[in-house]
Amino acid sequence: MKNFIKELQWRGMLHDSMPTTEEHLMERMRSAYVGFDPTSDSLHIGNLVPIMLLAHFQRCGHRPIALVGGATGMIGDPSGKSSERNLLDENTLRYNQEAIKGQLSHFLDFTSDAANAAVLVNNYDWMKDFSFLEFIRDVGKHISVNYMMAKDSVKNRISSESKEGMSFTEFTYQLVQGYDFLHLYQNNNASIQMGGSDQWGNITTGTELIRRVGGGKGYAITCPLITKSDGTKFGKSEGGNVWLDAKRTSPYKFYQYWLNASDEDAENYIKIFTFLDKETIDALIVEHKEVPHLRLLQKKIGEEVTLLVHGTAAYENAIKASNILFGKSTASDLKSLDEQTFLDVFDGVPQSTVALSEVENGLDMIGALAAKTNFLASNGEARRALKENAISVNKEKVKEDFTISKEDLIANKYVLLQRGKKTYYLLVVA
RNA sequence: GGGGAGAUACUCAAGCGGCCAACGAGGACGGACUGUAACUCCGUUGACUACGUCUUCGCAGGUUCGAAUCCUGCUCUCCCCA
Repeated sequence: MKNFIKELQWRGMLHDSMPTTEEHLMERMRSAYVGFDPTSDSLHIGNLVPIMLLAHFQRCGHRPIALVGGATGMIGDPSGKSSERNLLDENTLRYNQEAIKGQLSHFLDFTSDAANAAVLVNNYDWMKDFSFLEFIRDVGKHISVNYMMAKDSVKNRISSESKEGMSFTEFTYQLVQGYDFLHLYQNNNASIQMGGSDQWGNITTGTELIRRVGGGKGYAITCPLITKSDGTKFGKSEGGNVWLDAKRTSPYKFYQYWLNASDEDAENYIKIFTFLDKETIDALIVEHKEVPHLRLLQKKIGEEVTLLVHGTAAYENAIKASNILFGKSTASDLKSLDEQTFLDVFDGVPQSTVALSEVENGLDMIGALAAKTNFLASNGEARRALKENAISVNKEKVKEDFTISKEDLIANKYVLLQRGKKTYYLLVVA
């Protein structure tokens, strides 16, 4: 049995654990669970840390349980600043659950006959028929309000500095989540709950419940919340969340997110988000420090994570796209692409359609940038950008007097407009 | 309920009768540099049929040759005292 706690420690993924957790794990195969919020049909990279917790757990020979919070997701955890969440109808919930399971299966083995095959459960299944009276009688009486009020998540919301109050529903949250632990302890043999360090309070309510109801012992392991060296929130890009679903965040953008990590962050990320062993990682870090401009760490993280989440083909396309967008590509490189690859590369780039006749007559730059499209907000801005030498057509800088003609079409129907280095816009000619 | 202060562009914040499309800072965007980075430097940041014209300074009126600036009313915000 591989030492799970030690594994988390060197990876910087251990924030806190209850005493004797390590001994408990070394004894024999154990089951641990992590909760996921099913309010969307895709996980995002913020969920990646708990996923990796489970994945390492399984690789250490234990059995991971992924808990879909169908019931808890309806309530909203007060420890986040999020307000109350909307109720999901059951169809959506089931659909999301399957989608999440699909994504988790890239990391966890759900299908093998091994004793430690991963399991997916949904707390909606055992909460939906639990009546309010039964719940307050069988669960609520074991936990005192004093105990619940002492949690930071609650204290913060009740304190006078807090602008918002806290509804009874949200107050109940920790008890519902705590009951999950009790339920899994009794029915799925789960003795450990893992989660982000912000979950510590909720997890201990669960262990407390286990102790008081049947004298059992539950364990808790939390991981640190991922931070970024520049202080911005991990997992957000300009476009919002970075999702695991290729339809929401293209594999190219996904790869780019990792590639753009700072050196400092990359050293942490590679330990957290890849399965590479310590020797490999240490060697990479040393190598990276010698030639930082090559960004070996960022590339390796991007490779590992993208392969895991999106597969080989998507990874290779992401590399190809990156080279075209950031390498020294020229108009002829662009024109050599077949249409499908071109579209993959520029997937998600905003676009609009212009008539073929416009191009045949020669489309002036003001028209292409603003008047006929909405790439830039106004003609004035277009003029300004041109004056600033910021505009490229098919990767080549152009001046205000440039006109787009038929020769500039890629695959006979696209023109690539670009402002600065990173802002692209696709003109589709039809 | 009484008294006071204020509302200016993405944000903060000057301006207090013509020299105001409105100082300055931050942010954002662009250029040079670079590692698709950080730092630094430079530029842009209301619109347009663009050396000119038009629309902006909480909202609606008014005074004036002329108002972001003065007056009246309204809406909202903050502070102090009950």
